[in-house]
Amino acid sequence: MRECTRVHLKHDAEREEGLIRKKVAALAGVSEATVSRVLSGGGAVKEETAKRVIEAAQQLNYVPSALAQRFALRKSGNLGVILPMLPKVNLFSTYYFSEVLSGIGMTAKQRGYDLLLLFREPHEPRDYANLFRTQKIDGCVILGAQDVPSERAALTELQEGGYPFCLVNQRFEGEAYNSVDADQQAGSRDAARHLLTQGFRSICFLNGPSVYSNSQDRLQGYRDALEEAGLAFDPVQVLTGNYSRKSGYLQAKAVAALVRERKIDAVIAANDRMAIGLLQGLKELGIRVGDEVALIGCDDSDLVRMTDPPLTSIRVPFFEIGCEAASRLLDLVTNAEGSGSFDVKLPVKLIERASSAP
Amino acid sequence: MRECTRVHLKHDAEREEGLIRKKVAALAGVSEATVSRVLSGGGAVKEETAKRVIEAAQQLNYVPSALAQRFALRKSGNLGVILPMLPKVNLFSTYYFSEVLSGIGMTAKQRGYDLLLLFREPHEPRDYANLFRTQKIDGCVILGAQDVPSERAALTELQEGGYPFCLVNQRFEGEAYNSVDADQQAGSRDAARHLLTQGFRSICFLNGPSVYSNSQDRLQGYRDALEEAGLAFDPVQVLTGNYSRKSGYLQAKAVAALVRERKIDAVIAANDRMAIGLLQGLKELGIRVGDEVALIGCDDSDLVRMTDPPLTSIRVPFFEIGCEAASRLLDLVTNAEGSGSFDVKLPVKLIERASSAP
DNA sequence: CTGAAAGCGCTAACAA
DNA sequence: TTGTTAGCGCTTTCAG
Repeated sequence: MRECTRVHLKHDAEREEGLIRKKVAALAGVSEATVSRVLSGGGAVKEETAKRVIEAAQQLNYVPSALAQRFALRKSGNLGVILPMLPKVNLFSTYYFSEVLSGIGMTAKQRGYDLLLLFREPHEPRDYANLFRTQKIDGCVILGAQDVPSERAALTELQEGGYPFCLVNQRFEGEAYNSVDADQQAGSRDAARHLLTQGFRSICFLNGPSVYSNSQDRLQGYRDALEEAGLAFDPVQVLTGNYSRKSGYLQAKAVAALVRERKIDAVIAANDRMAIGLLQGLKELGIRVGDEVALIGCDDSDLVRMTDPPLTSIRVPFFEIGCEAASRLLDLVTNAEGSGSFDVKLPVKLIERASSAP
Repeated sequence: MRECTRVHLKHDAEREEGLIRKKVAALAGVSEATVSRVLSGGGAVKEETAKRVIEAAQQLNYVPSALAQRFALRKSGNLGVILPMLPKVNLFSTYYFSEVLSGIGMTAKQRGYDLLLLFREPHEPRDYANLFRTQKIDGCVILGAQDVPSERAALTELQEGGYPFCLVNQRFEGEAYNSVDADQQAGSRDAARHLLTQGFRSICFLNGPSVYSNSQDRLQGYRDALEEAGLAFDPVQVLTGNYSRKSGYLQAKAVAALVRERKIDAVIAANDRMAIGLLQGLKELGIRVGDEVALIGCDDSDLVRMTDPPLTSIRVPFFEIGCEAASRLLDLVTNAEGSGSFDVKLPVKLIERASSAP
């Protein structure tokens, strides 16, 4: 036994787990059950005893295996977050995901849950229910869901299995799924109202794909504002991109033409990335945003402070959305009192900058 | 027993796990052990038998519990990713994290590991080793590590415990930790060389905090290039920010002064965000970037295509860094042949744009 | 090739 | 308040 002990540390650690627990019990002069009671704060234990156990554990550097605990409790202790693989196809902004994810992560952590990140490849089958069956997660929040048949099928399976989940930023017509969202409709309505107040009369709307319900919501808000103002809705004024900067850039020609023909004097884009692409395109075509044409983005991401002119945008509380989604979902998972199905809409706020000045 | 069955689904599912396994065994006419052998691809089983088991499982919609499997195998099956809480203090770019994380996620997935996201609050104690002791993870990659005592202590503990981990984008002087990084030194050296080639003679370097080793590396690359060109290193030409846009913005006054005094004719910033802040600040002070002064950023994030003028920047293969880190780490975790400690440096590439035109 | 049985580390009755 | 004991669902010897 004079060999190097250092190299063996890992190996020892592996088999020690079972033994070290016994040692702790012995050192504290109690049974293993009591060790468990103390360390997981369960049953009633004499304070005196508890102290001895804690000291023994500390001394032997023992921590219970979360894996074994969770197995015994038949709970994974994990909150799953399903999200599309980001890179390359960068339609969603990293800003959006970072914020929502941080909110979820912070909340989960506060409530003692771990975060399991589940990337979904674009054309992979969406087998969400299996994540529950295999006991990898106790609940999940789904980001970037789309209204397509395979998604609906996967969600139906979750719902029928009674597996707790929460949609973020997406709604499915005809289904009452738990969800947390920003009030996108109010957002673009406010944006349009703001433009009308500033004296603009013909507003173009650059929307995203309709598989995302929020695209539809934003369009509706825009139409609401027009209607309020007694203005006719003109389909010619609605363009569509795919939420990428490039898709905004590509619409610049069409927008420029409308501007030159005096058909429009302002544009609302369904997200900042498209707004920025459009801004660049228009600049190249010699059209001055904030002067010849007003422009409003959506998300109020960090990007909008970096453009010239800075973009008016609709601030969406992504971090808070993440917090809310995780919080409600965990209420459900833990069966907290007052928990139940939910459909939260968080308010948005128009942040005015130079791009929409009169 | 005529009550609604729907409500009971979840509850049933909970207690069914143990039973359904038996049913599968019965239906296939084998023992539970054989079910296990088939479904986890372990021992040798007659093809005929295997088929029956698989069919039975399918029919009864049975999937083994990953939780129980992992418990039995004493492996969590999780790859941990430790990263600082992003929002609010947005020093790191979301771009960086998204890319690296995606690379890690994709690789982990391919190799059958799940991703456990571990947010570290700014001033929380860094107890990385406990993540292993509690069997939450089998290995971990650490993003945004800093060279401060508490971090060094936490890493030392990992190393001595024989717990597999990998640093990304950070190196600790005097320690041979596993790490994957970009060749930042070559990057800023190339940037400086490029500027010198273009005819610029006095280059200012806007660096980040030195708790990040890559700040030091970048500075060194810059100095190397100056030395090569027989130019003296002048400390006055080195400014420091904290990698945020704002910190770049705040240096604009100092830079403008240097430009006006003809002390410098070009700037290299240690990341894009600071470069963009600086660009905005200089613009406000009436200094034209790409004309009166050249500017180069670092990261080649999606931001640099959105500025005017577009920024020359150093492209860093973040996604690949994530892949490489996860891959090497998992080799270690699974004891793959040829695995061992590593210190990978991935090449970077200067992408020229208008901001550094002669 | 397959079955029986022990055990992974922890929790939770049930007794004492 | 504590100890004893029986599982949790799966893997893995060891026989057959």
